[in-house]
Amino acid sequence: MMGGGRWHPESHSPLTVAMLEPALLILLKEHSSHGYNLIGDLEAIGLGTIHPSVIYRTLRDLEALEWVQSDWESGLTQGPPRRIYHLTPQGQEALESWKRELEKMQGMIAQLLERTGQ
Amino acid sequence: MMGGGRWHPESHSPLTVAMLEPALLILLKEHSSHGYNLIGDLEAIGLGTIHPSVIYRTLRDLEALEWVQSDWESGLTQGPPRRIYHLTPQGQEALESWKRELEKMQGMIAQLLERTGQ
DNA sequence: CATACTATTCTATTAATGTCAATAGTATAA
DNA sequence: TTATACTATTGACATTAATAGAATAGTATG
Repeated sequence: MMGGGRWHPESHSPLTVAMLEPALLILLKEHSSHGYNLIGDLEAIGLGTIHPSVIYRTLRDLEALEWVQSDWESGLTQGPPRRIYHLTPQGQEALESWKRELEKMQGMIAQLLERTGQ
Repeated sequence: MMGGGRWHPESHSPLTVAMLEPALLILLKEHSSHGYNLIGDLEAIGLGTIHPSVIYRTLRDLEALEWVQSDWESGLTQGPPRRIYHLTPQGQEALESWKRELEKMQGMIAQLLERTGQ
């Protein structure tokens, strides 16, 4: 349970955590990427600072579902080897399903905000 | 981790669970109510069938935060005594904070949907 | 008085999150 | 050449949250 300003500013709301999975799928649809880079992309989207290990774990979970696939990056990088993730056809389908879910959520939020007299 | 059609249809997505707290605050702002009745209201909003014990527990959590207050209903009902919850001034403030969070979330979802080319 | 419905609470199990430490590579500058 | 900083991923552990189910209890109806 979190909400209403209870999370400290460096942290994030429960809604942003729930958005992690679709956000990752969308980012990986745009272009394959690795975990460390996705951390920054997610922040740029407005998801706040989600702990790296949460992101890495989610990527591994998505791979177990076969929604994404990964390979170690070929060639030298500016650091240790990176695991590059890309979306699979099943991941593409899952993303479509997520999009419908997000649209439903938009409708629900809009309805709730109207009811309070925004 | 859930998403993209992984939850079965009688169930709900993780996003809907995250919406439980603000939805309860909004419903209780409209009028004081009791848990059993709120279960139906939440379903009507589109939150799906959240298990009653989750709703009752959330209400108790909100009361511990002093965002809502409850009293046993006076007078006879068509069943056992009901605990009637009402929003407190702090709850009203928390709701305002939640509204800002929901607006932020709307923007984020809109942005994500645009990026996938809805 | 048996059954169905309304209403809430408690406990146990499972799932999800958050935090921290460990590992390991490159780059740079003292 | 080694200390420090940054890049990058993994694994283990602790905490918290979600779910299911049973227990309790009252009213209503046949």
